[in-house]
Amino acid sequence: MSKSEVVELPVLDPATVVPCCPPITAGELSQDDAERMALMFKALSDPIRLRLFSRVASHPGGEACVCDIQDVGVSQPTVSHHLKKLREAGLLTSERRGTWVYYQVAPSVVAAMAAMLDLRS
Amino acid sequence: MSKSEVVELPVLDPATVVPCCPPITAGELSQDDAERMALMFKALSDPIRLRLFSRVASHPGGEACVCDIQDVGVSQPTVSHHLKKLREAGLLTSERRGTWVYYQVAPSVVAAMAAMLDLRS
DNA sequence: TTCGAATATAGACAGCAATCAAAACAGCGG
DNA sequence: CCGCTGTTTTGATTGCTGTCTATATTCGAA
Repeated sequence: MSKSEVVELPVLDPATVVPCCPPITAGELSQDDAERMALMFKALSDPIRLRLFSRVASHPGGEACVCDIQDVGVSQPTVSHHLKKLREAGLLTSERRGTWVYYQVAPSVVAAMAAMLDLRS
Repeated sequence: MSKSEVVELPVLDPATVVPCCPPITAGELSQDDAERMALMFKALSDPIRLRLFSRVASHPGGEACVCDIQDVGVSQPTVSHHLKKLREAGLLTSERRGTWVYYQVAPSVVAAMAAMLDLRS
């Protein structure tokens, strides 16, 4: 049994996630929209994840190797766990190049989150 | 002992919170900034809270009585608990008028959150 | 003052989430 | 093939969070 194939995860992908939800002020949120939005906000509701995300985002080209960003005060497996959550929420994508894994920001998803918070004041 | 005085909670207030944090892409987040931001995102990371917030925000004048928004599928104490969390995060303010309590959105705080997500793409 | 309606608090409990150590996996160089 | 480095997964543990019931508080009206 070859274990070396790439397994495609059944996970939120940007194309699906982006046209997600109306602005939070545009009317009462449906149950479904509320749950979708909550998943994205939850991804950014942890200080470690915020710092990891900002490190990726502020790297040149909006991408960074795990090895460049993993000193955030927790163990390396914990870093990996948080990066996975950010990936599952559609906020980051990842790509392996040789020994290293690079994470990139998914700009459209972050923009969608910002749109949810848009106030028509 | 008179229990009828208003107790001022030692809690995040908009004026303190707003000039909080730089955009998430502007550079590596400090530990403190990350923790402050995480608190706000955490407040919106629950579907019930999102629905409560959107109900307040989409009411005329950006304010609503608890009695108008509390049918979101959980018990009354749970609604009260969630509204408290939103208040503590600085996203809502509340005001008692007679028997009823009205919640208002704190627009500047929500705007600050949106600014954190701003991508200079 | 007494009652009832509207909210809030307290306490208990179940499920989830963050963390770590240990082990597994993947790619590279010898 | 072997060992080394970088990353992910697994399993266990511990603390936090959402939820409920029961109780308390606040205010207006009778």
